[in-house]
Amino acid sequence: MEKASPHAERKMPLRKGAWSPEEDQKLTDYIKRFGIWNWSQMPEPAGLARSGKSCRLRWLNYLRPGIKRGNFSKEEEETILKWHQVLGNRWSAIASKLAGRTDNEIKNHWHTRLKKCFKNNLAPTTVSDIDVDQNGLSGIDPKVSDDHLDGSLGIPISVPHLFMADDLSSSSSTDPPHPAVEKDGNQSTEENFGSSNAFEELQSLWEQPFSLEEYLCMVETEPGIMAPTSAVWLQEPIYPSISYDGTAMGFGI
DNA sequence: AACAAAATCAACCGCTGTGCG
DNA sequence: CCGCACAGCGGTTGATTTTGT
Repeated sequence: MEKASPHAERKMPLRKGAWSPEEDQKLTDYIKRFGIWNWSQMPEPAGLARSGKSCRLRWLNYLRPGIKRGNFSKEEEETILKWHQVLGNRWSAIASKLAGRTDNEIKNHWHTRLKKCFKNNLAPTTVSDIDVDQNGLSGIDPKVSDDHLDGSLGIPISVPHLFMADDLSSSSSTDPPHPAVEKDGNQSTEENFGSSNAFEELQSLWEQPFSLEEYLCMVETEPGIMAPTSAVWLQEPIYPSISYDGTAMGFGI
């Protein structure tokens, strides 16, 4: 429940629905000029009759530099599938593995794919021709697999690939750099874990390809190993912190 | 060509986590 | 410690577009 703030009191009723090009321009211009300082207070000086939430969503999902539009590539779909096996419906975490893709976009893509799967009673491989092992997920903890899944989506995960640093920049070289990468090119794979020891331990365990089932079993029986779904593991910047002059966003102004 | 159904996607809603006074 | 304000996330909705009949 969004709490009412003093700043939320407006003379104009808040606009809802689709954004007009003019609104997009206003928001973009404002952020370019002043940066992001407070979503709930920005709309008014920006000349927008929108809630801060709406502005934030619009910026993060569509106006932010580096957003990639259009169809998902096979590689992107593979990445989503793999990470979804590990992270479940943590769309923002999955999005952080795909340069230029937003959590909303990935979420939508996933759900539309699932609809097809349910309808046809097929694995999602019919949508994109990913080679999927049909044996993988039976008996998996529904908390970790997706509760929407029918269990047909068994993917043998070659985990070392999952944690390759280039997962952050797996898109084609012509794509604009992902903000997170652009801001912190040194962001290492290890930063995905609470400690480098944990990372090394996992990496050594994951040198061999294995199934998600095996992974889940391992996490359950090895208390020393941090499950990737833990809060600390997920602590990585998805979006850059944006300076007041917008330079961190690559505006170059 | 017209209509219906299905698919897609942008946006909203409500909740949780976090920081700060 | 508590309450408030805000950011962020995931689920859901609804409008639009595409596809099928």
